[in-house]
Amino acid sequence: MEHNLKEFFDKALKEVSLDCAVFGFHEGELKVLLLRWKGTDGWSLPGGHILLDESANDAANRILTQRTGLSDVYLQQFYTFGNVNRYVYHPEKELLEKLETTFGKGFFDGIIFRRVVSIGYYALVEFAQVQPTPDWFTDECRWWSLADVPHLLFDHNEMIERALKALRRHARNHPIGYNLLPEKFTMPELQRLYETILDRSFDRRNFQKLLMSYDILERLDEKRIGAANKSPYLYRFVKEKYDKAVEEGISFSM
Amino acid sequence: MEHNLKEFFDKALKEVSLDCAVFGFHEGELKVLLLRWKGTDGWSLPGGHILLDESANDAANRILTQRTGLSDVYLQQFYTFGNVNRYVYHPEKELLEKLETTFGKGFFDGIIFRRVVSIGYYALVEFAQVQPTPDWFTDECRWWSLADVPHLLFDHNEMIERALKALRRHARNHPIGYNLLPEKFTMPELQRLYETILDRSFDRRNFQKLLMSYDILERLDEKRIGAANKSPYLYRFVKEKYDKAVEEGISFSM
DNA sequence: TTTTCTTTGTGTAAAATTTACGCATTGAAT
DNA sequence: ATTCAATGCGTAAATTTTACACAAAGAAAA
Repeated sequence: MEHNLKEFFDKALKEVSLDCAVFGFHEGELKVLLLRWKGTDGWSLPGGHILLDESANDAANRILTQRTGLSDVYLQQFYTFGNVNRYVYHPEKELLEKLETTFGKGFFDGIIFRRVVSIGYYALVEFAQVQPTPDWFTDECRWWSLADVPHLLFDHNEMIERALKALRRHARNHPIGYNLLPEKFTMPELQRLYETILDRSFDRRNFQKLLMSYDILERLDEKRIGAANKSPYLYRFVKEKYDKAVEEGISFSM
Repeated sequence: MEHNLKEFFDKALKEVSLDCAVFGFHEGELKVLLLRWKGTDGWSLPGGHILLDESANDAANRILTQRTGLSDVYLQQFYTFGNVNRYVYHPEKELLEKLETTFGKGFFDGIIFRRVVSIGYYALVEFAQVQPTPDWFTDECRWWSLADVPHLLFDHNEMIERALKALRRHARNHPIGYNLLPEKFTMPELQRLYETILDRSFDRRNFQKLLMSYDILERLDEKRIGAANKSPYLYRFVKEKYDKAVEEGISFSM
């Protein structure tokens, strides 16, 4: 296994990596995809290195496809982390020992635990479509509710914080939802998404009025049945209009 | 001179660099600081490499201090450029030949013209305070009006575009001016700055009302004299309140 | 010295946007 | 059939944004 890694690194940039906060929406909560490093209980964001003949954005797409099974994921670069000790620092000595047990002593020296600048991306994905898949360094990949995210390796907690801020800023200036919701959804579901991301509540009547005023949604003749209340209509985004609104920006003024 | 460069590179990251769009405001126009490469008429943004024991932000500050003579420059990271050919590509073959004449054939191979990811920063500075200073590769450093910026080396035109977009976004969500104007300024001068950055005009009465509503400006008892018209009052930012407003954000709603 | 010209200082009304809020209806569960 | 919780729809009030005009100051010109 050491062989493959070396071979990969020969074709990749060593001083730059990228990490990605993958956000999904499930049961009214924002979730983020995390990886548990082999033989340890240390968690991190998915990430990886950029190949020599590959742009940073392509690398992010490649890595995201590997971790989720999805192609053409919605990706947004949000910040580049360039502190000196961001990658070298790891608070749990115990954890490093476990990693050394798994990978062999000194294995990471000069590969992982060196000075690396990391480009931060966030991704928005449809929760149900994701097939969480661990990578070479990890043996578990799964969703975490944002509120439950543990203390992560490296500077990845800070990364999530910044990614969230960037996502919130984005949601205030662009329509959001196409990448996070299934094709058909109800207005209350969309509202819940907005409330979760922006961390506040909205009047449902005003919310509906505002969202419909953007002219990006189409109400279908179907309703969601099953709950003990009036069945809500289903909606879907009109892709062309949605894309246009993403492009031009809208100000979510609630 | 080759010696110094090699010595420097031994202490620096080679696959990452940073470039900086330095903006100043003078005679009602936005200016950007550019460097002319030795022996050529090719211009680029100021930039440089990150030392091994230095964070990206510290490196940006160091480089900016070297180019402007200012310390503690207002700096904002806005995007990281990770395309494969962004640094290798240079449209003017002629230019490369001139560089080779100046620096020696093959001098740049493996130093400059290689795969490098560059972190983009923009800086806001007080025009009159800047002492434009060329670096090791260049023999001229001067201000350019944004409208006159020529075709630049590498992907630096795109960098300026993106920096401007980021600056505009910033100006719509935060107060601006403290870093671009002298300590004391008139309301029309501040308005001109906003109009230049946001590329539109404002009603001067509404502008004054809005800016004063932010409670970040103090009107002084002095006036600017000399022009053939009613002397306008001088204002200055109240630093603590300005900083608070930058921190919390305001929406410039005109 | 007077007049002219340009630019500044100030306030109010209209328009548009945002917020607040009530009642009838639906559909599952009791 | 009744109850209960959530949805669909519309209007009035509050706030924010926009539009707009006239008097005053100061240098320059007459």
